[in-house]
Amino acid sequence: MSSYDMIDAEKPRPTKDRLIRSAAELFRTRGYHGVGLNDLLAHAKAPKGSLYHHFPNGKPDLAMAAATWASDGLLRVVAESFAGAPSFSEGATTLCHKLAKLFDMTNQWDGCPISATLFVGPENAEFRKHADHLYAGWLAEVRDHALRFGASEEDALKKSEHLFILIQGGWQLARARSDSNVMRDLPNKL
Amino acid sequence: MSSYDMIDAEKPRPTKDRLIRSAAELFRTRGYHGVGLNDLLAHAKAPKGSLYHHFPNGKPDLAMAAATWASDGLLRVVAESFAGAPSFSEGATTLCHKLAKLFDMTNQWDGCPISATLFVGPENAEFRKHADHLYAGWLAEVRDHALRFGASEEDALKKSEHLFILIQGGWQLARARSDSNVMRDLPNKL
Amino acid sequence: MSSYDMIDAEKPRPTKDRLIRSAAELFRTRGYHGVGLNDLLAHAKAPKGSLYHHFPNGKPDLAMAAATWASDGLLRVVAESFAGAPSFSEGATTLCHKLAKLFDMTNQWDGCPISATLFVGPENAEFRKHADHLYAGWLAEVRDHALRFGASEEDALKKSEHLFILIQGGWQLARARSDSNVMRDLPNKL
Amino acid sequence: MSSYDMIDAEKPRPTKDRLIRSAAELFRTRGYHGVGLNDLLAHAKAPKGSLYHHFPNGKPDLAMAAATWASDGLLRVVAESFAGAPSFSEGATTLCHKLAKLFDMTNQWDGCPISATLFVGPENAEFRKHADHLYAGWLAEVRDHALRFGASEEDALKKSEHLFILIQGGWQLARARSDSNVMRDLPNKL
DNA sequence: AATGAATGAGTCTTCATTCAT
DNA sequence: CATGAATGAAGACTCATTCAT
Repeated sequence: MSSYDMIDAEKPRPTKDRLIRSAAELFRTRGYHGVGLNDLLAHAKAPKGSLYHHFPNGKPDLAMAAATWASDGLLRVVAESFAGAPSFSEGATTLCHKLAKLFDMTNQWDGCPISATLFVGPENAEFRKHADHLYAGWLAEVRDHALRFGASEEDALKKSEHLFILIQGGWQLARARSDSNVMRDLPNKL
Repeated sequence: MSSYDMIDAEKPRPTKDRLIRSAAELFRTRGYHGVGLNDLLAHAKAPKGSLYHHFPNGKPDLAMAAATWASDGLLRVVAESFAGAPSFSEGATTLCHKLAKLFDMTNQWDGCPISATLFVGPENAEFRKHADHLYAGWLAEVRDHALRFGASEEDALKKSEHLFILIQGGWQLARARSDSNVMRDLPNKL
Repeated sequence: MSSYDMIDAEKPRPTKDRLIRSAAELFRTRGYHGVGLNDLLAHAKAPKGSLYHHFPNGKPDLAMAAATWASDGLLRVVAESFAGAPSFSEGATTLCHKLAKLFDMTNQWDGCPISATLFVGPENAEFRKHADHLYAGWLAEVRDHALRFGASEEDALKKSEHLFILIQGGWQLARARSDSNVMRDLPNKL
Repeated sequence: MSSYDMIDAEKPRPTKDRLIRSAAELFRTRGYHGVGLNDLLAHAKAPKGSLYHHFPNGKPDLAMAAATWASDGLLRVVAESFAGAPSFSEGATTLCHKLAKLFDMTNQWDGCPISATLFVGPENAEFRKHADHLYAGWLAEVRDHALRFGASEEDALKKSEHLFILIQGGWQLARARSDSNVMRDLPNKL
């Protein structure tokens, strides 16, 4: 990658970005099929025709990009949580607390941005594959932190899966109850 | 007339029932907004006008009924799992295995019938309330089994929530991987 | 007509009557096509199936009956207005004032019950014929009063038509302005 | 480019215009609720999606536009009638004759395009306001001609209202009788 | 690179009517 | 006589997408 590319890559392409952010937010809230392109375009303040300029394959393309973007954000949260942590379990605790805050900042009802966007979409095999890929990225990130704290390869894997399951399940219960404390209580179950 | 017939004869409205079953199945697979009424009616082999005869408020009404029906089914699975179990943890294990089978019998991709139906629907407050109510029913059922096995009130509550979270999160990971063994492995995490 | 029939005819058949009254009122307000049978039945507090019991030909039948009923009411207003009048023009004045009151009692927006019911209905020839017939009845009634006050046959006819036109046109202007005084001012134009 | 072209070129949107014309014609004949959008679209030879492109608020929007368009046409007829007239009453006579012709050219059954479109529509306050506005425009146009012929302000107003009432009432009687001569006889009543 | 007009298959819902009881 | 369950055609409207510019 040349430095030109880097500069270019840093250059904000606001329309495309706004499209992705809006998509991520709306899909997370109402699901893939629950969001019309009109709503989306209006929310992103993007002109009608521009969607197909940036995403030639339309809505599915945008959904993939939105899920990826949301996943990147989550990976960053994971990284930050474990960054200064003295142990895996304290990193995990920080992560759950950060997610609790996130839960409160959104509508206390939004779903996991990946599953809401990709699980109920057109029963496209690509959607499933991509969701699996993104989840795998999350699991790998967490596993790496466990390894870093001295866990065995097998144990690290288990720990990452366990945390994944608790967070996904906890989020679901938090939604049903509109109560972010469910998230804060998760570390006790590890 | 046998007592079985009597029970069955109470309300044999097959059209309404077919509607509910089809709705539960399709919503679980593709989400509330992912299912068109045309698909639904065709799947249930019900004539177009029937829906609004049985569910005057249309799709939302039907979704509520479908979620309730699905929830009832799940409660039955819970009851069966704990029925002959010698301990809470063995009942929980049986439940996870039964759910793994269920996962394989469906598309290995379907979501939780309650959240898929009610969480991404029209951001109706009633939907949220009903989802909460159904989940509370599940939690209460499991808590009662824990109490039956001698757990304290507080402990029983915790156990039911823990199991709920594991099952919901595990199901999510199972979907992503199309692998029901995730469900079978859950009891180890209790 | 036997006395038995008379007794029988006086016996209130409430469902059918309520149906007719509701139809007259709703059609007058929203027009033939603007009123659904569901609204109608609900307004008349009549059970679903009873419409076709009393009016085998359904909505058109009911519309005809409603227009006739409304017309009968108007004829009665005409008769009352001219009953004690010392001259044709004073009778006409009373009539206009009575209609102004009627206008205020309804929504200040309702149309002529006959035209609202029959003019925009299905382009049924019968509807047109019936409307013509009802209007002819009104004109004849007014003409008779003119004759009674000594007008020539030709003059009486003209007077009735003139009054008809003023009332119909005045009503229209009154609707546009939501102002019943338009009606009260009509006699000055005779 | 001639000035004519310029005027025409300002907004040559033929689809939108066809939609408006068809709407005006069909609403006039069968009333707002009597016209389905399918009929309308077919009559205008416009594709289904076009309507909501040109009239984002759908049928009510289109009805407003159609009533305005029809009203503009009627104002033109008024202007033409009074244009070369030597007196108000001769202008009025010409107008009545022109309307009689119009009556014969349409179905001898059509209603006033404004009231048929706006009076029985959804009991929207906007509809009422717009109808009032359009009628006020007609009355003002006629009043101006009366003023031009030397009538006092008050007299001109009265004359315009009187003519309005006769035309509206006369049209109604003409419809009932399918006889345009009612219109031709109106000037005698001024 | 970017856009808004245009499109027809699709959405959910209501309609007037029939029918068995 | 009276009724409410049942029905499919039609209702208004939105959808994701294409296209010419």
